[in-house]
Amino acid sequence: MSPSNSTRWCPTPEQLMILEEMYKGGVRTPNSSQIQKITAHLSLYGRIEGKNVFYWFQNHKARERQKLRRKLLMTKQQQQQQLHHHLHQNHHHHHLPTTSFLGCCFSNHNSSPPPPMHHQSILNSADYLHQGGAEVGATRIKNYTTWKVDPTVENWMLRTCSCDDWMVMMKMREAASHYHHDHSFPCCSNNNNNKPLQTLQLFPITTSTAVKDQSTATSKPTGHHY
Amino acid sequence: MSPSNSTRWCPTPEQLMILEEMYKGGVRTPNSSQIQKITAHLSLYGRIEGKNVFYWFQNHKARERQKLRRKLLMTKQQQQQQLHHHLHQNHHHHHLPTTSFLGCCFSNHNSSPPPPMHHQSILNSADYLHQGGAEVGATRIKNYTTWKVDPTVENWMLRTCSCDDWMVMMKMREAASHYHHDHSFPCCSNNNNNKPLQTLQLFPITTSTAVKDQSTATSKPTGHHY
DNA sequence: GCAAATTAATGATTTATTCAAG
DNA sequence: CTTGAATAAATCATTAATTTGC
Repeated sequence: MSPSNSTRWCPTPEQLMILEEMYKGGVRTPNSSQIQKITAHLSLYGRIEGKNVFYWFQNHKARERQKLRRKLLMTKQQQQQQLHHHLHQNHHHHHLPTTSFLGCCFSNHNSSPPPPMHHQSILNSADYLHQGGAEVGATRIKNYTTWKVDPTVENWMLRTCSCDDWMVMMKMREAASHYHHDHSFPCCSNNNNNKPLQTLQLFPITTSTAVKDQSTATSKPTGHHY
Repeated sequence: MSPSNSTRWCPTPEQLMILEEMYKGGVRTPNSSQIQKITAHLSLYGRIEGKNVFYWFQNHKARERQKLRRKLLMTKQQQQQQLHHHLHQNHHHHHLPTTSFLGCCFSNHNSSPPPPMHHQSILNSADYLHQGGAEVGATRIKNYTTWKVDPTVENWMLRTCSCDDWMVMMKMREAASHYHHDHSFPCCSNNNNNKPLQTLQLFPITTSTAVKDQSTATSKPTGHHY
């Protein structure tokens, strides 16, 4: 599978190494600026996009936390087992290895040891992994440019939105899939100002989104079953 | 509260009405193209951005689901209570209002009745609410009110701006504010020419990262119900 | 009537869970 | 099995409703 054909990012070893170093160094939830820089840097080693970086940290953080929890749980069970065994066999009570178990849990974080915490709080709080303190406050997104309104869209919406809901939606779905290249709304043809409509792409457009009947066809093969 | 001072979007009644109509009509997870159009339309009635639309559907969907679950739970409890009462009082067996309970649950969806399902599956599956947009929204970088691209950013953009790059996510937080103070990635500093800022390219078409044609991804339902 | 105080809604983020590609 | 990608759930934070005391 050539990387260019690949549907998803395949981190190169260099990229991975750098990312892991960053993680070890404390990076957890890079902001956009950081993501930009990271992406730029990593792209020296192979194709990569901002979202890959974003996802990587998201996933890595979550999975480290998960591993940690499992380890803690296991250790707890071991402790209980030991305790059980201890009581059953009438062995002498010996000190349970609370420190070593901590050490084991944080073996991945050798370069940035966590702040001292009680075991309990570590178990219940994933927070020590979270370095968001620095960006806690005052991170507000505002004042973006306004989008120019495509009059054709306006007409379309005006027309369809006043109708009966269900009908509207059928139309909308139908429309959405075609709208891009489409001319399915003759009412839209009165758009004759040639001002280039500059709509920024906020959301990714997959060329094949094939917005089929959305009630029946989830765009993901399986949808989620709860 | 002047909207311009407001830190968060305050939907106007018109905007809200339209959004709710769409929801009633079946829109759940609009894709990027849909969001763009919705946003464009709604911006006729007040300031609004794509992310607002995205968030609105996200939240609304979740909270409707929540309400639904609560109602179902309540009804279940009622049923059990009734059953209990019934058994205790030796009343005649009467038909439990399974249909009315369904009707109650979907009273909000009067114009778009859900597809026929068994009660059980409704209870266990939020899926009928889920129409499976596979796309995630993104926000834009702060402070580029004219949408001129900072050269350094531009560099990044040019390299990485494939179709879903904007997935750099709603995470886009205090991007620009810290940007100029950070030099941790010297690879980014090579662009210090004062070339006039260029406008971002809209709707970049790339095939490399295009989501694989969903119609070909025919993996059948996994049957993983939980 | 009218603000201060409290509560309810809801916009925005973060975290957990899930799916499926490789 | 690992992990990129995506969605849903949980949570945080701000705004609107509303209550309350005067």
